[in-house]
Amino acid sequence: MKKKVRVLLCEDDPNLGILLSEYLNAKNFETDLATDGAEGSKMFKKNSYDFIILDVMMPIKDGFTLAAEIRHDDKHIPVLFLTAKSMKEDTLEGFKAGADDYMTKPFSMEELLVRMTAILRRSAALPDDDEVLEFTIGKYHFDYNKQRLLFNDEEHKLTTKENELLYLLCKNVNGVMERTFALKAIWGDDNYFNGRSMDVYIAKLRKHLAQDPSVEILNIHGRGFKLIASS
Amino acid sequence: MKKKVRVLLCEDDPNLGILLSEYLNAKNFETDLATDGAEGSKMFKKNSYDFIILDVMMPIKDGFTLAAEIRHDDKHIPVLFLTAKSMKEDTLEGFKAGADDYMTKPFSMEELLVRMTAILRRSAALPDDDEVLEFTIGKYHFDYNKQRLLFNDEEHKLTTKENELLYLLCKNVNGVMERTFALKAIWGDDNYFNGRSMDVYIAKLRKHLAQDPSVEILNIHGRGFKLIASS
DNA sequence: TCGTCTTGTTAAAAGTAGTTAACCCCTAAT
DNA sequence: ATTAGGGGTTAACTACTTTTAACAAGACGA
Repeated sequence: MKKKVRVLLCEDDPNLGILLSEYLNAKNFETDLATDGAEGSKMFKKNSYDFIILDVMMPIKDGFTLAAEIRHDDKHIPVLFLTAKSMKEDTLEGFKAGADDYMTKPFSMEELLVRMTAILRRSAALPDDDEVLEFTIGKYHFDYNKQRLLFNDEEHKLTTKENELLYLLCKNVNGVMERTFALKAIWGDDNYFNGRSMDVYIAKLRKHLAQDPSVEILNIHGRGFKLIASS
Repeated sequence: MKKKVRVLLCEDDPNLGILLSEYLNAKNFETDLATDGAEGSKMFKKNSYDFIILDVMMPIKDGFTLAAEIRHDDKHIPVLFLTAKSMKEDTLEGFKAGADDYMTKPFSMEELLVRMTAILRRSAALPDDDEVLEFTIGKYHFDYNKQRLLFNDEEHKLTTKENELLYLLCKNVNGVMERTFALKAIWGDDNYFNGRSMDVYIAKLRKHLAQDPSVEILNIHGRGFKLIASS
């Protein structure tokens, strides 16, 4: 059995605190609950954790201050904030203190879990994060990490959306990239407008790739697109 | 009796897991249920499956990790993810693992079934993505992947439906392409309207192929069509 | 041969994609 | 605070693909 992920949860509302810690424990975490910032600080110093969840507003010591303190001791430990309302200044300030994510109350516990696993997955993948994601597309060279397309010495910078769409196309070279799949993966939701937006990006990519006529993006009517290229 | 499709379902919520597996079994699948990623991994190694359904969030081993593992062993097996809602941000990252589709909870079981049969139908009747599929039809040259027909230097672009229909005809050159088979493979359902639609496409293909009189598409009354051609 | 069912053919209607430009929103510079 | 620019979305119009309809023609069995 894999080692459990140890979580420090600082939440002054006891109902929410207990609910959350029990939920997380059921999901195979090992959760310590602190009910104010000072207690959280003490527990952080005494024990070792893999993940920190902080309520922003807590008696005695607020979440941001505590986060800064924790960051001082550990540069990498994932910190996630719980905020009562979506105050812009709050979140900004929080991210400066070094948060990895934040959630606005009320939220579903399931969503919390999603974000936590996402953050943990990222931090676990961090050591070998310079994973090479480069593709040869006919005479082009596409570097996903650097977000650019090279044709001989000519560099095309890609926008985020272009980059991700081209990435999905490359992953399915000479096969079909499904519309609904790409929409959900990149836009998060498959609806009419996002679909139109994607069509606009397909047009942009076709322009970017126009210099090598052997490279084509074909439409598969009603299903998606197919990148034709020799690699 | 047709052989059942074997499904590996990894879902940590026991209610949903049992519900789904019972539903799928009632729909003529043969479903194994794993309640966490590690168990799923074990079962995948021990048995052989035709379809994988993975919950993204599972204790011990998450769906993405398991999918990557599975892809490593089997490049083609269809993988479908189940995800909790509102995880727009870093889905893409997870899909480096390579999924065929994914569904957001909550979803209807009918919808799941529709998607599964769609994926299975495609992988059964239509060719694999990276396979090179080129045919000689009399004096024509047909490239399925590029969706086009060449007559000397003249290029006819084919639409998706024309392309797939011609592909099925070519696969059965000088033999009968059954109506019902083609309809199920390309349209997904064999009914009156799809049948009429297919007849329209047969007419279009006949026009496309008219330049070489030795090439013909014959109707086999009540059964289907036969492509006559020297290859 | 007649009636019915299937197929051939064309055109209209419905649905999907291509393209360009305007628009909105956020950020960064002034 | 104002403005300029970039990235992304929406809108508007065009073009293409697919489906449906309508009618003609062919095939088959009673």
